[in-house]
Amino acid sequence: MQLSIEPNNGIPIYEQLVRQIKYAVAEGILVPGQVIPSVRDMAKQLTLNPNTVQRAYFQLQNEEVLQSLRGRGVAVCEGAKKQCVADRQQILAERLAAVLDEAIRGGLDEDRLRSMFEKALKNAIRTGEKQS
Amino acid sequence: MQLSIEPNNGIPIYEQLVRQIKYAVAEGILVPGQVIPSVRDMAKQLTLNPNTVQRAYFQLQNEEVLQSLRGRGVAVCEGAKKQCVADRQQILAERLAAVLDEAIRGGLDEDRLRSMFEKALKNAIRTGEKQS
DNA sequence: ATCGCTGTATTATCACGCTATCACACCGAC
DNA sequence: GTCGGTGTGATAGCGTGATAATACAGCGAT
Repeated sequence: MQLSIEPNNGIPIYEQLVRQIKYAVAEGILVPGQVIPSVRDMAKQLTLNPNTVQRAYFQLQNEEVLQSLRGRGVAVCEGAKKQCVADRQQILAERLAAVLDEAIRGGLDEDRLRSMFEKALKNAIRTGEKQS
Repeated sequence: MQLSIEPNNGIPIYEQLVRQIKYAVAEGILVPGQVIPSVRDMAKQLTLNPNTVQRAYFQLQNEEVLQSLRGRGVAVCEGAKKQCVADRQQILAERLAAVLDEAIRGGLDEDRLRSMFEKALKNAIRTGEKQS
């Protein structure tokens, strides 16, 4: 389980954590019942403050993705995978829509956008494969 | 000249202003030499604080997109259009790349992304045409 | 029971984006 | 010169994301 956090990205760190854990559950990298790294471990791995991690875990508990086992750790909820797949789809669709809206309003035409998309997509796939 | 500012977007308001003014110059909506709305007028139009607008104008002066005519207003620099076209391209390409990177790392496959893109693109074009 | 791990809560501090005022300096029109 | 518009600068306050340090409570192994 490897998460990539980028500070000063506009997106709060705890929010990035929430998303990436959801993605991991959606992908099956984290399976229901599995105990994930503790607040302190995760904070140490990512060189974050434990409070920031705790905030992400707390939000994921509210959304019934994680459940806390006091004294033992935090585990993935049973029915979480379906919900996480849906969440991932919605989050990314919204982000994509926001960029395209800005581009269209900024005056870029459809063809130019399509070309940019293909180029960026290939690049993303390439770098994504390098990591794995 | 109609700008759409969205607070709580993650992107600072003054940064949104900078971008949209660049887009307007790139599109030819604002032409070199033209005097744009004053700090106070722009703030009133967008219901922002004059300081926030001034911050955006200040940054655009540093990037040689705007020049201030003290006592008279702020005008678009002569050579600004070419620069703004390039900036627009780069800004949007980066944002697009960021979304696609997150999507690929999150586990979405190429075809699904392409489908999301087409859907979001049509939607953006539709709402974009409604506005104009 | 004790120890070490866990989650949880509290408080303080800092940085930053934004707002709200106010004051000052410059330019053009009258 | 005066007045009204302009850009510019300074100060204070608020909300929030993030850090730091500390304390408390539950669970399991010993």
